[in-house]
Amino acid sequence: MPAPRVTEGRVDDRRTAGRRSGDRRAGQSVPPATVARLPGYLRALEATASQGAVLTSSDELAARAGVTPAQLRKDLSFLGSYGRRGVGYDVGHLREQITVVLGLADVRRVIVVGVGNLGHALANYAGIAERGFALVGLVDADPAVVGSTVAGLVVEPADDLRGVVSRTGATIAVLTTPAAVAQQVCDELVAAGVVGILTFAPGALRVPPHVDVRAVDVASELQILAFHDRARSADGGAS
Amino acid sequence: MPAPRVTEGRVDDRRTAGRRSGDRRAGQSVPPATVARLPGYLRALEATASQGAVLTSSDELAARAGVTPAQLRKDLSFLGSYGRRGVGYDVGHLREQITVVLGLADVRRVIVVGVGNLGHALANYAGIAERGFALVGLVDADPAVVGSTVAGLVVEPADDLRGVVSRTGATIAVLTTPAAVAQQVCDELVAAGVVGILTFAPGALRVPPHVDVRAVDVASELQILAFHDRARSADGGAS
DNA sequence: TAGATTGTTAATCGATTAACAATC
DNA sequence: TAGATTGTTAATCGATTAACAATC
Repeated sequence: MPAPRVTEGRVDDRRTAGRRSGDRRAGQSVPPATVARLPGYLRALEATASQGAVLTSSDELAARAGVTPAQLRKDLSFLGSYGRRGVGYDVGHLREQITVVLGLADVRRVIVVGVGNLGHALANYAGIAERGFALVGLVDADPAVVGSTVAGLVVEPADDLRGVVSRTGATIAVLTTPAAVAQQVCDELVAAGVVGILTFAPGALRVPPHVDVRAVDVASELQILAFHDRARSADGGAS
Repeated sequence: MPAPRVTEGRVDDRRTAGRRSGDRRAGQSVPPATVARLPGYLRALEATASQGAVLTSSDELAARAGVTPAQLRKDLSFLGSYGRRGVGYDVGHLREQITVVLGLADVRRVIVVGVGNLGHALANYAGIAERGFALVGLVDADPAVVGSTVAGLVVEPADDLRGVVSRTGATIAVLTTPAAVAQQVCDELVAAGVVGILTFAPGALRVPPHVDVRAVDVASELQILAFHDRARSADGGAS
């Protein structure tokens, strides 16, 4: 393993000092569009590493991640200078840096609220545990589901949502309840201290500014695909 | 029902003529960011309609959709002039317009490839049928799953993916296979004539320019939430 | 040294916001 | 008419792209 020129943890860039805590500058200065692409870069790095490569280039990594090399370099430049001109990037080192920036150095505790078909599938989704998240609780309102074991956890009643959050220390919640109750459940999650919510319920959620919401809406995605399908078929097979 | 001032189908705006087919201008001129918000507006309109309202305003609609009134009006302006100054928007009329623009006036045929936990949940997802999509096929590579009935359809073998696409006339596919085979399945879908793919498999898919891909990556979403969680906890409870 | 590849700069592009004239 | 609300304009902001100097 080649010694990286830059010692780990060394303060080598004015934007992203090596301090793990107390440093909010990275959080403030990495553009949202860049943050959203970092998980893809991390995945690409893992694929590269699994093939035994120690060095990689912006060309290779960008191809794997499905972006342009220019965009990849620009994105990485917000994190610091972790490559070497004329050489490329150290796979393991860059991987660690992105892991730290994304906040994956510590385990984040996740609960799933709503254990229907989708919640069940997500609770069993291997990607959650594989990527440094700990599934620590399952909650559902249906008495027929409460008490059953899913993904190694006993489903707890929605009544006790607050208790589950505080006992488990969950900071992130996956929301798969019906749309009709999503806002109410969301409010309870926020009151209980959750700061990140991944919702699969259609419709906008209102949250205070310190809470982050990511929404996945399957029906919306299909509708967006329909738009392009229409635009395409509208030319009557021309082209 | 109040007669809308603008007759349906009338060519009343230079950008979006009323022609249903042969008109590619809307597809070319509506910005992607706007297209991505249209499903949310449609949902907001449906909620408004279900409460019996016939008229609405950009203020009300924007609040429901979780955007600013200025953004809503700007977005709608790309579709045409469907409101009335001083009055607001006719709920039913606007709903129809957005439905047409999104290509939901015709039923789009959808297949699900990969009937594991997630594929199973999505096949049973009511939102698909409710929003003008027809689930017309299920495909899986696992012999233990092939032949079983899910959501009223018999799961067909992955060998016959092309046949399923051509027999059903599916133009949109939902992809929930393991990441390792996603690109290969994607290639087959494209070869069979699918033009829209909603993938839940992590990793970038390479497709020709005429094919549209929307990617939902649950692990990435959680990692993005972790970034903000970190940025928040990094200030040591300050603020 | 010569070749390679990063990190950064500047230009372009697209999206958002705010304000207001048009007009119902 | 007076009040209300749209549709549009212009300004701002953020993201992407391309090119290249820095430097390994």
